Amino acid sequence: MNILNKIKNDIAKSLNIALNVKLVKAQDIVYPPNAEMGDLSLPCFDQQVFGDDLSKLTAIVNGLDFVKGVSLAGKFMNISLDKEYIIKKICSEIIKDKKKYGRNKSGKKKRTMIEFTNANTHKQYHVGHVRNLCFGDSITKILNANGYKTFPVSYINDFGTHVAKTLWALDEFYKDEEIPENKGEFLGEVYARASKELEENKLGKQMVEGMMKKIEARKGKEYEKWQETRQWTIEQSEQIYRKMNVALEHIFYESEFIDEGRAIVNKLIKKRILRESQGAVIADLEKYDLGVQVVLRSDGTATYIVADLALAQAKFEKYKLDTSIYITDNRQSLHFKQMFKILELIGYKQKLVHLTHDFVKLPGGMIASRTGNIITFEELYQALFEKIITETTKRHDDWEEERIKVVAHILSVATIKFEMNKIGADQVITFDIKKALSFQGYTAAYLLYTYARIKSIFKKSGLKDDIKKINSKLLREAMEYRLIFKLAKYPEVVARAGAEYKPSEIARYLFELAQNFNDYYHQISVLKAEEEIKLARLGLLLSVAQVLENGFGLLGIETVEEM
RNA sequence: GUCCCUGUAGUUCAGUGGAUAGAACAAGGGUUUCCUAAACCCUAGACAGAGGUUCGACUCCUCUCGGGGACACCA
Repeated sequence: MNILNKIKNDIAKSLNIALNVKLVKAQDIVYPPNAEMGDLSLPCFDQQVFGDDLSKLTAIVNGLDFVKGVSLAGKFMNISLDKEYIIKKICSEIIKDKKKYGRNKSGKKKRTMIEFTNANTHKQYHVGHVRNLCFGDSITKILNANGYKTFPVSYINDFGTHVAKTLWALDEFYKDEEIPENKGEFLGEVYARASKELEENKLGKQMVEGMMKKIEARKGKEYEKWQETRQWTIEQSEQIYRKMNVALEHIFYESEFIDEGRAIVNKLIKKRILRESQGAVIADLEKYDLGVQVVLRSDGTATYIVADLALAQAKFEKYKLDTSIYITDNRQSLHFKQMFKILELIGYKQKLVHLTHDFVKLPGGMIASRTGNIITFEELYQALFEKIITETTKRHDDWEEERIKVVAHILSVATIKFEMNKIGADQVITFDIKKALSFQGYTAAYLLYTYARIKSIFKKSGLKDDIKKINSKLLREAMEYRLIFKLAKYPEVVARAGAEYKPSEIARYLFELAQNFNDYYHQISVLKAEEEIKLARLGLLLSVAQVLENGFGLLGIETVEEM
């Protein structure tokens, strides 16, 4: 049970009883701007509810056993809690719950599928895709921490025109070339070249069209080449997921759903949900202010919504979902509104959510394969990895190469994930690799460094980190209380991050917690304190480390003991 | 033209309708006989504009201006 929540509920409840109303809500209770004012604050401006004389109310709150003092500042009722009580409660809860601290059950095990990292085959996997991957992975973990049964999946478009374009260019320009080791990466380059070459090439476009038809017919050498090259990118994405430590429940492919999709389209035409128009088949959603969605082009080929409908149906049936979440960049907002409307018209009742995030830009402008303004996942990872090797070697010249590499890998992945999730989803990320390589300030390195510091103190203390009990009376420093109060807020941060789908809340909280700790670290000595106090402080450190670790988990970040 | 997102220090970002708008980076100055200086401390600096709702607005509403995106055969 979340202690701060319980306290807020108790305060609200006691006031409601006294006022004989039900108007005071736990959510109304806020945190004062600075610590001298108290721990909690209730604004009492509403005369209808609180009346003019607040002194009776302060007396009531003051009577609660976890309250130490209540004061009025204008119409704000500022409440100071019994510090010893809070310290005892919070630390013992963290030490008892460990990895479970901060989790809640509000999701009621609802079956929730999160679809993300929908990169196409045959294309480059660049930092834009990386944002989607990191965001989706974190959303999955956050929802899981809020009690949802989560199914992270990916849906790959392996069957569009981009494939034919790539195969065309492969044949046209790379016929005699040896294929490099990283075939997936190579294929991405081929696709980039194809888009560029095809801009002005009419004959080429015709050839591509012809190839697409053959692939769709699923026979001939084009189809075989499709199978072969498709596998190249699939292997590459698997490698990326492994490196990034992202686990998916399942990967769906468009080619598996296109036939069923066409069958659904035929049914929907009969049901008049779809209709023919100007030679194409469309969903006319004008009366819902959602415009028109082309479903089958006038040449009979399917747009991507066709397979999407079949996929939605398969998801609902096979996984018995309560909620289906799609994560893409924000350009697709309209498309998903249209698709959700069609699914609703068909009669599906599942909750459908489209989460969007904005783009990743580079300092030189938009990411575009055509202009070569692009950073691929591999380039990003390698740049980080090498820089961290250098930095780590500088600090630990006695470490074995292998040990340095392990740390560099964890830090590289952590940096990527943190950079992608520390900014709100509806902000454009201008990804500056120089800044990402600086490791100062609001960075994953700062957070992991804080964690490593705590671990280092433990190591030097000679104690194992299995402290069972903390003598809370010995934690009397103001900074200690501040740290613990910050720890107490963690569960509500998890809840908010889940309700609002905001990994950035977690990132920010962790940074603030780390700042609080580093401040404490510089002012208060742990190991030099007298024995009893030392033990209590080690217990506090253990709690801080645990919350950091739990929060890292929600961002998909692993820890290092030393760095 | 319609719709969606967005505008906060030099830069990149925070800010469930609450009190004195917070950080980080960059800039300048300081802290290592002291648990890892990938750290800490100090200095300077901002709500695009105008109305409205409210006891109270960076936050909600309207308009103007600026940036990004989507709107029938690209996904």
